[in-house]
Amino acid sequence: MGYPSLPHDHGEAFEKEMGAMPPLESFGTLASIFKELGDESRLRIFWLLCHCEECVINISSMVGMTSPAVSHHLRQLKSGGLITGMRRGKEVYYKAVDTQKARLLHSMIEGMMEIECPWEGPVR
Amino acid sequence: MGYPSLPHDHGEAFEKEMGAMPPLESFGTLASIFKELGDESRLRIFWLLCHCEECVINISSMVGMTSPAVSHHLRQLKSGGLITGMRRGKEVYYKAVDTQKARLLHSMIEGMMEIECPWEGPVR
DNA sequence: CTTATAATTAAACAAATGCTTAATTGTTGA
DNA sequence: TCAACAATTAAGCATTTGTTTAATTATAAG
Repeated sequence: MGYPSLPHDHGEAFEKEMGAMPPLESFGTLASIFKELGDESRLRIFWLLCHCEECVINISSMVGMTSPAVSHHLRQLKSGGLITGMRRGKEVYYKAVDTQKARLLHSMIEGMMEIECPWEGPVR
Repeated sequence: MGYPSLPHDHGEAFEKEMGAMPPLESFGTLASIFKELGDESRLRIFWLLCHCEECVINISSMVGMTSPAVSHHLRQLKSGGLITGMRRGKEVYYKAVDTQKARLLHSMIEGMMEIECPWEGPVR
């Protein structure tokens, strides 16, 4: 009771089946987090910055992109709260932040790599 | 040796810092997985189908979208290997598949909800 | 102050994405 | 076989997105 009835009743109570649905807002928040990593270039950059701290030019070199393009992605990752940048001299060094969110995403990436990407890792 | 040298040498050896980078292909694979969940509507639908099995009309009703729109997302989630659909009579019932990949994504969603979405859950 | 290098910002554009409406296919029951 | 309902597909469109090139800002060194 209190629940909107569905067009079709297949016998199962809505709330019993799945509990309450999180609010729309939560899905929006989460989707935008996944969207951050839903781009190959940005995912590589984030992965990179989980493993080292580097300046824009070196990042550009590592991922084979122009620095404006990299800068663009860095800004998104930064505003998404996944990385930070600090200027030292002429260069700005970026690295992943150390938060629950960033750690969870990183471990998620590594875990999914193991499951979905048949790659043996660096030569031993 | 054997490594492309970076434009700037900041003293740290490339390989020591971060190990070998997974191949580009792996990042592409992973990015497309994250892209699946990088849309609010699709994320809701996937979450829903992790918690119950439903026909298209009911899904449409639950997420407040037209059935063509839902069908569109269902096809993507299906081709992404996250859900399956089976026809029973006039209806096609969809639910999340039971694979490592889908389970990891689901637990990731729930974990991230806890961290990032200040919501107390269903009334007890 | 001037020059060189690093990084960001802006403008422009092609490509991809998600939704709408309309048409089509599939299934059931009269 | 026909009518009703469920689902998918197709076409069209507006929006978003990622990249490029060019211009601008920031810092260090001569």
